[in-house]
Amino acid sequence: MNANRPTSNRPVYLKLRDQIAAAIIDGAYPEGAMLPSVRALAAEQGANPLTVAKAYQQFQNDGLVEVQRGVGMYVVRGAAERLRAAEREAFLREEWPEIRDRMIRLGLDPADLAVIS
Amino acid sequence: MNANRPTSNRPVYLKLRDQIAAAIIDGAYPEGAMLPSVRALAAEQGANPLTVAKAYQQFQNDGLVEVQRGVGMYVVRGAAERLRAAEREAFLREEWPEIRDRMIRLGLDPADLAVIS
DNA sequence: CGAGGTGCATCAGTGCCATAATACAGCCAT
DNA sequence: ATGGCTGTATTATGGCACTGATGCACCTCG
Repeated sequence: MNANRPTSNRPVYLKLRDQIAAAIIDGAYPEGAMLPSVRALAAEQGANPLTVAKAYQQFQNDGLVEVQRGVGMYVVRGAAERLRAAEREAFLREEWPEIRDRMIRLGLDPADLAVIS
Repeated sequence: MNANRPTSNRPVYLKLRDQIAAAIIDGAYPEGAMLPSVRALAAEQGANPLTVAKAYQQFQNDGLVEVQRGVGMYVVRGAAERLRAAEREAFLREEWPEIRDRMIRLGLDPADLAVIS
């Protein structure tokens, strides 16, 4: 009873992007480390190499990842914090207001749910 | 620096659906009242009548709205509360966990943001 | 009955997404 | 140098969601 917010039915390249961003922020891909190759990640995720490349694309555009052609892509120094800051800012500006309004309408209080595991 | 969560670039019929749901929950479309006709709402919103119809569709499927063919669509008794309950349940089950994880990752605390206007 | 209002079905067009098959360009260890 | 790994460009294709135009079936009111 609710055809919903694109949570799971989101384009693959965006899901990959989020997943990679999380890995960078959490340090799963440490700064200076090499990211999985497009082919490797594609195989692991059951996706197409080009789709993975598309996911990686934005990170290079944003200068969070450095490409050494013929070698691989590396996480830039300070990428984690820079990425977190950018995502936080975007979240607060674009997502949170709507989420909060929605919760209020549904009779929910963010403070109460904070403790829920 | 962030090709983002579909907040504004969401399909029109979904945006309309949310907007209508909000109106029902808030009582802007009281129970027993007739909803704006697909053509009227389409004109008002600058959308196509079929897009509006698609937005209305789910509400009839869910039995929240009753169709009197040739006459109009009416808000069923108890629709507001039923809708709110369903949306709340869906939100808590499908959306909140991800949102919460995301906030934690970004170093945000829901309790703190509850007070932000 | 007829006019004007409903919702709804059908068909078509458009654009994004994902995949695929190659081919190319660069680097490195052997 | 060569084989094997990197990322990238190109082109084509299928699928699917979204939107749109038209016409029809139904109801109410005068």
